[in-house]
Amino acid sequence: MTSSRKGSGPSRLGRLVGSYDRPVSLPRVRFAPAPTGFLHVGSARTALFNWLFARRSGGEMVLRIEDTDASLKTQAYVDAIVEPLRWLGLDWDGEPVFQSERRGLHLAAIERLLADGRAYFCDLSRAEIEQRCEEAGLPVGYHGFSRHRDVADGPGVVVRFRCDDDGATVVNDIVRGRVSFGNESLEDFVIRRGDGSPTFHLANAVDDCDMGISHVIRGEDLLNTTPRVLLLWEALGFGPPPAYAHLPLLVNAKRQKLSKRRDDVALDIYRGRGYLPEAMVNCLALLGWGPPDEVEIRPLAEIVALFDLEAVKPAPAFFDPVRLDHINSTYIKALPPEQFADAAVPFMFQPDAPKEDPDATEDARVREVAVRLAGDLQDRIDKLADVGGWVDWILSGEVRYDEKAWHKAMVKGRAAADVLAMVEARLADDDFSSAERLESIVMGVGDKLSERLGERVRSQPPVRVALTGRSAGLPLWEPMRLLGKSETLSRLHAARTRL
RNA sequence: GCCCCCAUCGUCCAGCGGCCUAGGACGCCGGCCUUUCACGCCGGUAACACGGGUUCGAAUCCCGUUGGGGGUGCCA
Repeated sequence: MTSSRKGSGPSRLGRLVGSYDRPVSLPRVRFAPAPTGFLHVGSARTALFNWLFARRSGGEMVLRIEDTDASLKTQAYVDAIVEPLRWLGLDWDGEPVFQSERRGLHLAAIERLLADGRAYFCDLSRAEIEQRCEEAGLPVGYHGFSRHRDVADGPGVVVRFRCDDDGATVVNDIVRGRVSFGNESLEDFVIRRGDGSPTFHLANAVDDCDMGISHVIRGEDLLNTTPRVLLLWEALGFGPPPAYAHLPLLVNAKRQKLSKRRDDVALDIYRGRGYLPEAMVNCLALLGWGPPDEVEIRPLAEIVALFDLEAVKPAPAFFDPVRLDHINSTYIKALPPEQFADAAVPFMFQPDAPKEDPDATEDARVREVAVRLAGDLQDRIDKLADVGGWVDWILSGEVRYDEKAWHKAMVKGRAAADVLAMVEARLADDDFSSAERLESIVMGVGDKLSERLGERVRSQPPVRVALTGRSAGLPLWEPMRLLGKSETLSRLHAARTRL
């Protein structure tokens, strides 16, 4: 790995020196998202790999917001990045850096390229470029039309970088090896927009140099643009460029890049469904990388210790929700009851709509249910949003019968009326202080009736349907205590009258 | 169109020339446990895209084909 650059002095920017003086011996990486209103799972994975690499190597990770496009600049957009990163537990060194605030540096670099003849002005619109292509019989593209037109600077005039027409630009990629681009396929790209703002390629080169970035770890979709940055880097005399590592794309089941339109890409969606951040991180770490010992679900600290950028696989990785469920369920099972309750309570009022600010008494009741049923619930759910479906009958104060379940247990089932009557009578004498005793009372009724009728009578199904409305669910006994004696008896009675 | 990347079970990852009759995990199927549903445990299913080389020997190296994906903006 071409890791430690031998930069001479803290900055190779010369008169563009910024504020990031530091020795370059330890790696320094950056996570550089564009603020788009939410954090994409792919971006989260990129952030994670940068973070893992930095933590593993003892280096630093900085957060740089790529907001050269003025429309991307709002506090809400920044929060939409920072907040999910915090949720995941990914921290960064120093304060976030805003590219928009470093404009002076970028413009100075543009001036220098202009002065050195490495860049020039162009006033051609998209339509004019297309027209010239057509007239010259050239394929669509720019083809350096304004190189010798001596366009003067002015409103709406852009600055383009003059690319070499021959030779090749090579990216030595840590995960892909040597990737070569023929320069003839590179066009003179825009480095300053018509409104005077620098574009991201330019800002990228300048900021990576100025901030002392040693490794650029990002998505494969940016591999094609790397030659541009490398060319700028060289033209600006920045010395040896950072090492690059282009991570495999995250794709959907149809093997397409995850997209906002088709797929659930916002990290917040997963948080809202009750995926634990630790599970999310663990899952993300396994996309494109795997630990050498094949133990996949493990604490972050171990992942940090084992992480190796050079072991990242180049093939695209399917972000599989089923796998996420499995990992999440494993993390949920491992939670101590109290912690499980903390995490689950917000999801118990309404599935898919965690309640922000529950009323205090209701909250205490819900929390008690969560704590006392923790183990049984943890075994049954993949994500916290699923919890409501198991306990709603305890919390809602009413039963909604599933007619199929009713029919099976009450109509087709043997001696349902007798079961309900006997259970109700025997329960009336109990104080509901022991779940085990409740179990033996209910089961005892079944045994008794089996003996009396000379055939197997199951007492649990009618009781379960009477209490929960459904044919399957949690073990009944602790929930019965939670439901309380009077509610239990009244539901049994209600079912009996409905027969 | 042009440029670039990728290619081991359905999926994620192991394999970096002989230890591979290809390993693990998820999923799926079957069994055990269980007077519900689950959890857990045991077992099974299933892959080196194709064709040429190189080599004593290739899933592993090279070339080609096919297939998939990405890029091709005054977005990043």
